[in-house]
Amino acid sequence: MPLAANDVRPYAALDDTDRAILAELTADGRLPNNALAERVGVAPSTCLTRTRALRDCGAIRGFHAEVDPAALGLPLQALVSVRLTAHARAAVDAFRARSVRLPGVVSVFHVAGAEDYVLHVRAASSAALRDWVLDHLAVDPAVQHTQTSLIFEQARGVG
Amino acid sequence: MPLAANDVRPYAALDDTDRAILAELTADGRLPNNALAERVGVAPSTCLTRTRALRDCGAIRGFHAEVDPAALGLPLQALVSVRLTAHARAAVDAFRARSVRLPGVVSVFHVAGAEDYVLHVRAASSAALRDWVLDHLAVDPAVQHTQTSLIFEQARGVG
DNA sequence: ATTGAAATGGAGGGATT
DNA sequence: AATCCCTCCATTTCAAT
Repeated sequence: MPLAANDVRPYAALDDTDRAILAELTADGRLPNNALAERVGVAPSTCLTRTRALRDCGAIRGFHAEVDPAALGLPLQALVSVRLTAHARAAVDAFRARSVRLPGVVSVFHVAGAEDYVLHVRAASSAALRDWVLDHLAVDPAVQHTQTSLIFEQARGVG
Repeated sequence: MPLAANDVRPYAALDDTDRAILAELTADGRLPNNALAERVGVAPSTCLTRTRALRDCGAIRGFHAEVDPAALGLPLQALVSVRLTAHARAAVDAFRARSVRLPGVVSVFHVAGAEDYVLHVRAASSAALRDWVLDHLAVDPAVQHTQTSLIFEQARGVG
């Protein structure tokens, strides 16, 4: 298929103002347009146009609340490394599509190296986590091996 | 030290409405309050009170824009596993405090198992990633060993 | 604790410089 | 792009239940 126009140079035109907007909205996704405009040093209407353009071109994928996992009754978090049995594209893509729909999955990382995937998951208890791995991964014929690392604590970085 | 009052029963009082609010705001952090109220089946003013309470009690930690890493000129992502030389509380806490302030760090996971930390980082290029690891981790006397896994793709789960 | 009504303030659009 | 309109609607407060 031919290249879509949006795919050619989506981010080439980003200037310092755009990057400042992205940084501010990453830190506070509910920052009002007026306050955002003042922080990045442009007029509110300009800021609104910029922000809309950033959403439309895909630079801003969405806005999400950061929720304390414990509030959802899922106080445990873990990183589960997954090695697949086969590494054909179809098998790899299919596993990703399946894993993102599993309950409790926060993020799915397809990685290079000894492991193929790292799943960031939440669970209600250590028993629930064990059952989750057994029921969703161990029974999957595409999965050769898993290793679960409990997360003691997670912190957000600056970048 | 004694238990702080906030730690005793912070989330015991969460009911179905609260959980519905958390789910909706996780999916769309900019959902207007009146639309949110309609979805969860309460009056807008009630919904606002609930949402404010959820922020105040820490169930909602914040709101953030999800930005395409490529838009920031950091198209590469990696998971960097870190093993520390010492595991005394002071050393572990100090490393976490330092690592969250490093440029390009998205998340810091303190994990159980063979590794102590997993850092989710962004970089401009493979050379920049290599330099980042060398400059910030390899020179750190608290760091015994690191292993970097490039992220081919990341997908968000359903929760 | 929840609600509906009333005031405050921001979002969004358009025309002009 | 910025500024000054303008209208509309969401947010927020408050009295009442």
